Amino acid sequence: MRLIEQVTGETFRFDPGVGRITGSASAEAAARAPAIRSSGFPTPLHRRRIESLKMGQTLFLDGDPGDDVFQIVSGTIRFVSVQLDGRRMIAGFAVGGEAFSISHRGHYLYTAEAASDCQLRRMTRRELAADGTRGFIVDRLEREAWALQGEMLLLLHKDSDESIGHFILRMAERLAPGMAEGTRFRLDLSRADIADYLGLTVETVCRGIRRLRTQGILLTEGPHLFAIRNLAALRRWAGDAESGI
Amino acid sequence: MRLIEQVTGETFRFDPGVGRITGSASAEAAARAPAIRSSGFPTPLHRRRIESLKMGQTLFLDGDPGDDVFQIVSGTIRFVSVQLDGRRMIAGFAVGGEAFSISHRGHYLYTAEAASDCQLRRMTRRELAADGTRGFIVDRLEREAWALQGEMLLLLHKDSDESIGHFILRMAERLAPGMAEGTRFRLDLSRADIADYLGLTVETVCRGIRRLRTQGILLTEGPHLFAIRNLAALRRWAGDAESGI
DNA sequence: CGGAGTCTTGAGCCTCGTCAACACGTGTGG
DNA sequence: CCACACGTGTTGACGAGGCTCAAGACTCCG
Repeated sequence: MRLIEQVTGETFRFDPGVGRITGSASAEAAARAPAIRSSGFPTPLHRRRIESLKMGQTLFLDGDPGDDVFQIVSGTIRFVSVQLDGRRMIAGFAVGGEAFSISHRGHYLYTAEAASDCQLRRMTRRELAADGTRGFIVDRLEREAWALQGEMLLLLHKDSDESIGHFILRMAERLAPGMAEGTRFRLDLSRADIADYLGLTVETVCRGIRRLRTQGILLTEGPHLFAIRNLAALRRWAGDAESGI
Repeated sequence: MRLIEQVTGETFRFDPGVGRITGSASAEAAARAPAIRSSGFPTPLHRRRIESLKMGQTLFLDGDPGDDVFQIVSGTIRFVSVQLDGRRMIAGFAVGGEAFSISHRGHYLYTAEAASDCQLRRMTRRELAADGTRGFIVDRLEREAWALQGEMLLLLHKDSDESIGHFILRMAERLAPGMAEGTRFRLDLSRADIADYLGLTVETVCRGIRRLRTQGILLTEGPHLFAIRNLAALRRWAGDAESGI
């Protein structure tokens, strides 16, 4: 099932000197347009219990009782944990179309915050089990822990360039299903969010992205708009197999 | 339930110059003794289907079909994955008394190898579900993915000293339940195994352990015998909260 | 247009990886 | 019994990668 309408196949000018996209204003406007085709949702739950969060707001806290399931209509959620010394760790993200719960035995394991303005559909476990059309959500929930674990394991063993390349690649796949060379996507995360996920500093993330640009692998327009210019090179850069799990 | 008999409460001489244990040969022999009180197992499955693995042997391979559950009688199992470029990543370990399956949707997610000579009890999911006395195993399996994920997240955000301290602390807790200051334990892992788990090199692991010794936090006798000399300092060193999950 | 926050870039330092040498324990063969 | 080889562990010297600190540019607001 393809939930997300993505802006693809455009042509845009490229300045080889800096590797920045210099597309028209209208193209950018299109890329910022709402990402969800609401007609794509198949069930009577459609339009029920949509919750909105402003950027930075908290959905639930680490340790809170609860095991509800959320599906993202638009925006990006981050899963956060804070160390004793105050360092912030991000365990993962969820983007449009994806579902999450990150709960175990009736408690949420991480704090969920809106990394950008968000719309969510909330379901109880009971509702989810009763709705036979939502098997794909059940699937995703069953593997969410292993998916997050597998990503963490990779990041722990990659250097900064590999981590950043891997991250861009994975987010492109998730934000633009059917992603191909030239696909444009908007990543609504701050450099700090990316850094706290990859276990790096914002400065290192910036430099890594710049290196991807100067290598001709990535195009950027502003901090949040990306286009992959050389997919094969990006995969090599990331030192990656095709996505697992 | 306490499955493991542990050698505790001994006194041994300590050479402050190097921080090495200089205990008697008999004490060491006791620490090497079999760790399992077989009378501790409560069910008729006792003594059934015990499998033995020599150090280095493989229990199952990453991607193999299967979802059997294993409980470790003695020894240590490591969960391994290999990168495209050949780097070895270790996702976790299981030690005496613990249970694991690391399977999802009928396939094992990592290769399981004996990090030391091992004895295992194998159960099918069906047997496990039918045996009401084994609820503690079901509990553990449900959280195994989250447990591994949580550890990976911590390690990703810790520097080498913190990672090594954290690792020693966690393994002490697991190998010596009720671990207290002075508890002695045997860690049957090579420095390479530790390094591939923490995302470090063997040299860095060696230096980290030495630093724990020279700080008066840890005692060592040979590469595999440890005793915690200052628990509070170790916790501070590791930058850790009490163990979660 | 101005201000706050975010992003980017540079300079310098420190941690950790690399390479190399040596120590130690164990098993094997003479 | 010793000599030797081999694998593992330990330590040192050195360099590269990533963090810190600092300054400036850009974005997004009002």
